[in-house]
Amino acid sequence: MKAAVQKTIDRYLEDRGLRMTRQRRDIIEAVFLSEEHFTAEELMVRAQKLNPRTSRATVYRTLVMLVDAGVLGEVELGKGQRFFDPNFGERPNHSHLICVDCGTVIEFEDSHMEVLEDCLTRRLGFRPSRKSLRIEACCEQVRKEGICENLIKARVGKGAQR
Amino acid sequence: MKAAVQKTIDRYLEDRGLRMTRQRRDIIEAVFLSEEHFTAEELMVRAQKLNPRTSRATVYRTLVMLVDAGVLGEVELGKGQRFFDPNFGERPNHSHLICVDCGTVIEFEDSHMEVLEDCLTRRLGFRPSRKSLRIEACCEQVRKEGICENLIKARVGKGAQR
DNA sequence: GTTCGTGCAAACCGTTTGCACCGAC
DNA sequence: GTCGGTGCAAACGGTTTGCACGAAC
Repeated sequence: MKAAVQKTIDRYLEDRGLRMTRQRRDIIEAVFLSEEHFTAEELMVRAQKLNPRTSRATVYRTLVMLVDAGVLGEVELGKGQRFFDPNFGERPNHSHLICVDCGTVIEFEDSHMEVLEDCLTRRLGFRPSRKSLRIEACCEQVRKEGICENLIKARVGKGAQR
Repeated sequence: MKAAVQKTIDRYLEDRGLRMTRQRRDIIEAVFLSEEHFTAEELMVRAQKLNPRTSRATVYRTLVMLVDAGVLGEVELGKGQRFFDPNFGERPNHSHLICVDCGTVIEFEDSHMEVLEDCLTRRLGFRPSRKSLRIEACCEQVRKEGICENLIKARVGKGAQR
């Protein structure tokens, strides 16, 4: 985990008179173990490897806290599940491109997109805020071959949904 | 309802050997009564005015069908609820701007946005697909006055959530 | 008459919450 | 010792599903 993130969290807790507990430490560690997006359930599994007594409730409560502290992003990927994005703290303006077929998520930053977003938003009488931008698309491989590894994985994993 | 939509639906049913029932007719009528976004629950209320025996299950099943037929759009507005967009059939490329504070949703179309989206998507090796674009922002009124009518309505409606 | 559709209620699934105990400060 | 945190299990809310009955075709 980056030192800046650690510092932000410490500050957040201190400002509010909250405590750094064993469980929070473990869950936070699990959050920043990788740069991948994850669901609450996935985080639970990871956190329970660090501390088997971690409860679902604490995981959810810690996620709310981290999002509120601004070190963790929420991404709407559809399909009824919330995903969390540990790269948010460092690159709060990145966008997501999502394959509608295989679910692959690509993060990208583009200055043109940002400028345009800013213009549009202001033109419509709004102030740009959380800039969570989401494009659904279809990856080349699925397009050409009708299948890709992620799609295979998805099907094996949860029984050919989508 | 536009004739084109009607036609698409008829075609969809016929191609699959499905039937046009009283309930489907009523629910579809309710869907296109206004141009506003709505939730499944809101649609249920409207549909039940047309036919008090309408069941929740049929509403959900009909929604799935209409989205599949391409005459109805799904919008992720966050907050754990799915919204449906009856304007999707006529303007499949419009985007949504959402006020993070009051929940106001503005639909807009912008050719620059589309071009950029197209470029970005291709550059990343994807083929643009459902183009559901979503920007979270904050409306001027909330910005200046800290409140707007929509925010008041939202608070009255469901008890100051958000 | 066959097959698809419907209504009901129960199941589902991700998430939140009330409560009694626990532990950081 | 105090007060915030935790774990558990139950509640929640939106959505889906199994099943027997009903109705298009």
